[in-house]
Amino acid sequence: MPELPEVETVRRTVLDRCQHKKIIDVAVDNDSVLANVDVATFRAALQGRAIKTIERRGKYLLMILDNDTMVMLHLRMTGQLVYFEEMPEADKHRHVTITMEQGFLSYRDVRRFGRFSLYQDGAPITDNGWLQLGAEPFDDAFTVDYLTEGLAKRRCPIKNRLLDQTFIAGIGNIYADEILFATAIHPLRRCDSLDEDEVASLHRGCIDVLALAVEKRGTSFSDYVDGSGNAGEFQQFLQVFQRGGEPCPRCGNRLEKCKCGGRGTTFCPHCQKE
DNA sequence: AGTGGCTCCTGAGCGC
DNA sequence: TGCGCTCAGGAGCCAC
Repeated sequence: MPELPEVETVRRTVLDRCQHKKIIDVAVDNDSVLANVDVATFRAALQGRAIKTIERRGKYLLMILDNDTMVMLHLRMTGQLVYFEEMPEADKHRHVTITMEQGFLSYRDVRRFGRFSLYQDGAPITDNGWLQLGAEPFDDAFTVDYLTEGLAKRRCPIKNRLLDQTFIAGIGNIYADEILFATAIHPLRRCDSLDEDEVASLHRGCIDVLALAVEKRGTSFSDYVDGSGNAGEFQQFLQVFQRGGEPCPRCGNRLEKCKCGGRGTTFCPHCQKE
C-alpha cells in the first residue's frame, strides 16, 4: 500500500531518471485508469513534452511538464510507477507505457484502483481528494497546535482520524498502526480523550515514523516497489503491522488484532492502553 | 459528527 | 490437476 513514504520514494526515484526527458509516445492499454480524460487527449497532451519536475502531496504524485501541463497520479493499493531502460515485457497489469527519448515509464496496477488525471492549459486541479488534503506531516503547518485543534471535540477513534486525509495527508493503514504503537496510544482511543502529552507525542511520532520510513525507502509488504523497481526496507522495521499473534517487540505480550474504521488493525493491548 | 455498507478489482489462502 | 468462497484495502459515495 503506497503511503507517504512509498509515494515520496517513487517521486524521487522516477524524477532522478526521467527529469528533462522528452516524451515520444504514450500507450494506454486500459482507459479505466484515466479519471478525467480520454486516451486520445491524454496521449496528445503528453507527446512531445518534457518532464519538468514531479511533486508529491499526501499520497498524490504530480508530474509537471515543460508547458506546465500537470499529470496527477494516485497509486491507491497496487499502483507501480517504474522506469525501465528497455521496453518492459508485456504484462496484462501494465496499463500505461510512456516512451521517452531514452527509457520507458510504466504504470502497472493489479487491482486498477489507481487513477491518472490531466490538467492542461492552466486548468485548476478539480480533484476533490487533492483539494481537501490536510497538513503535510513534514510541513511547518503541521504543529502540535494543529493536531490539538483537529482532535478536540472529536469522538471517533484516533486511528480513524490519522487515516483522514483531510486532516493529515499521507498516512495509511501501515503507518497509522506503527505511529500508534510508537506512541503507546490505543487505536480505539477517542480523539478527545488524548491529553497534552499524548498529543505532543503523537505529533513527534507521526514525523519520526514517517521520516524513518522515507529514509528506508518505504515498506514493501506486498506490491510496492520504487521508481527503479526496487523494494523498500521499512518492512524490516515494522513493529506491529500485520504481526498479530506475535510477541510485542516492547513488552513480549501477544499483539492483538481488531477492526478499526473497517481496517485491519494490530496493537499491543499491554503497551497501548485503551 | 460518526458509522457502516457498497463499489471499484484481483490474487491469495482456505476448505473440501 | 480445482472450485467456490472470503478477505485485503484507499477513497468516494450514500443512507441512517
